[in-house]
Amino acid sequence: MKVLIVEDDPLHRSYLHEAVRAALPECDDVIEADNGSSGEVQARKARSEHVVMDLQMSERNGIEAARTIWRERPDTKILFWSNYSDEAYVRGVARIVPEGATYGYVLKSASDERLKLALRSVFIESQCVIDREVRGIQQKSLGNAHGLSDAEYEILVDVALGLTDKAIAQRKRLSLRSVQNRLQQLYEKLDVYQPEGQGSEGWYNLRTRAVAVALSRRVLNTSALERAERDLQEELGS
Amino acid sequence: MKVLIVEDDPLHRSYLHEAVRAALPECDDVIEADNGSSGEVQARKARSEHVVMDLQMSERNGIEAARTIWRERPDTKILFWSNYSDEAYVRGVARIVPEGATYGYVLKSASDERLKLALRSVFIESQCVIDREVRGIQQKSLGNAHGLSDAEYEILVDVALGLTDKAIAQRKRLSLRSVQNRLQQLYEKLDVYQPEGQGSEGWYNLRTRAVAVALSRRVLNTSALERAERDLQEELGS
DNA sequence: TTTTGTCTTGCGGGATCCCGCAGATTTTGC
DNA sequence: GCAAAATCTGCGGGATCCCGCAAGACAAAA
Repeated sequence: MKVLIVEDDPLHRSYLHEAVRAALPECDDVIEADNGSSGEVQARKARSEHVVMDLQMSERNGIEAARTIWRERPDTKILFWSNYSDEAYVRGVARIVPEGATYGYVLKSASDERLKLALRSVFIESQCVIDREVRGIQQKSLGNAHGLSDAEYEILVDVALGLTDKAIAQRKRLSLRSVQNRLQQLYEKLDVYQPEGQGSEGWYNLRTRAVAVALSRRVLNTSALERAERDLQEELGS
Repeated sequence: MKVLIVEDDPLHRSYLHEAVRAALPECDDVIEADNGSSGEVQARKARSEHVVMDLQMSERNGIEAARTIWRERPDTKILFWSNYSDEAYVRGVARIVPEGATYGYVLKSASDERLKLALRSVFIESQCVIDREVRGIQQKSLGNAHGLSDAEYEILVDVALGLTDKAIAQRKRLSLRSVQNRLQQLYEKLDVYQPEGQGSEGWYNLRTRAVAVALSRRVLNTSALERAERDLQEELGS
């Protein structure tokens, strides 16, 4: 059994290496990669079916790497090991998991024990393991109340990229008014309407404020934006 | 001689501990804190004049912690040890360094040797040590061409917070038109005007696009925004 | 003093954004 | 199969944004 570790921080990488050795005695080969792209290459070359992957790496992040790995071998088992539980990451992962694939999502703040348990559960038992906290984010984001629907999220991303209503309409094949409708829903859910009545009327530019709020709530993060930006440029180029 | 380490990642913290021990034999006491606020408390209690500080910690980040530490004892020597060289961080640090204080800024990607050298230079020799790469950012940001002036940067932050032109004018005690002038400079420097002539006219909402570009160029980052947001709310509350 | 340059402010107008209203279309639930 | 709910769309208008033009303020250079 082979395990591939994709993690750009040397300290974390060697810690992971140690954890894998300890938790999986049946593992006879541990390979390391220090960024997303070399991770993809290693996975292809070594035909590894077991990957531990950091999100947030410079160059090519974990989500993109995981996507191409899964595209080539949908039965690969991937354990994501991340510092953060940003809604943007959770959404990003959920978006790329293939039908029936097994994966895990563990925070770096978890104990040794939890990490080792997750390694065994995912790689040996083929069981999905999602950290409690991450689970919470998932629930909330999909759950009714203040959670954004996929449609709203997509609009949010386009707005955050700096597109006009007209451009978004064209891109999403909607009428101008529909885009503006969705924007209004977005404003409501992100709660960007000021308290009203106080002297603070007209203080916020709703469009930009929505982006600011989304960022501070971690609904969006920089890496999600960068991914979207690349998609956009690609689309414009063609 | 006492050294205080402020770093939220346990692995990095123990690595730092080791490095301090090795580089500074004259140091007889190493204290640790795992986030900004407890770092401030520890610094106050232990009267430590030597601090190694991570930027980007949850709760209270390194810049805020350093600011209060320096406010209480401006002669404290602080070595910043960070993963990133975002312009936002560099600006943030530059903004809070007291007159004549000695400090350093080393990237986590630097070698053992470089870290130890920096520790000795800053703590023993009272010499400022700025990582080559960070230096580059400093030059560029202050330097003529595409670098933003302080005035432009402030406007950028206000826009990114989602404020209206009118609100910014009031906050900065400027006329509406002046704010818009600065915005135009900003748009030019951030290069948000589309290529023109192609079918891509009017694709970008300049205001939001400027924020997107600033984020992707790391002129802004989430932690800088959060700090600004807190300042804003405070100001609104009063 | 004059000149030059940078910064500020006012005016005006075209484009865009925000959104209420109302009819058309689709989806959902029973 | 039909009614209720949700979504999409066009129209219109007020507010804001983006910006060219030009006059005054102030500082540094000539």
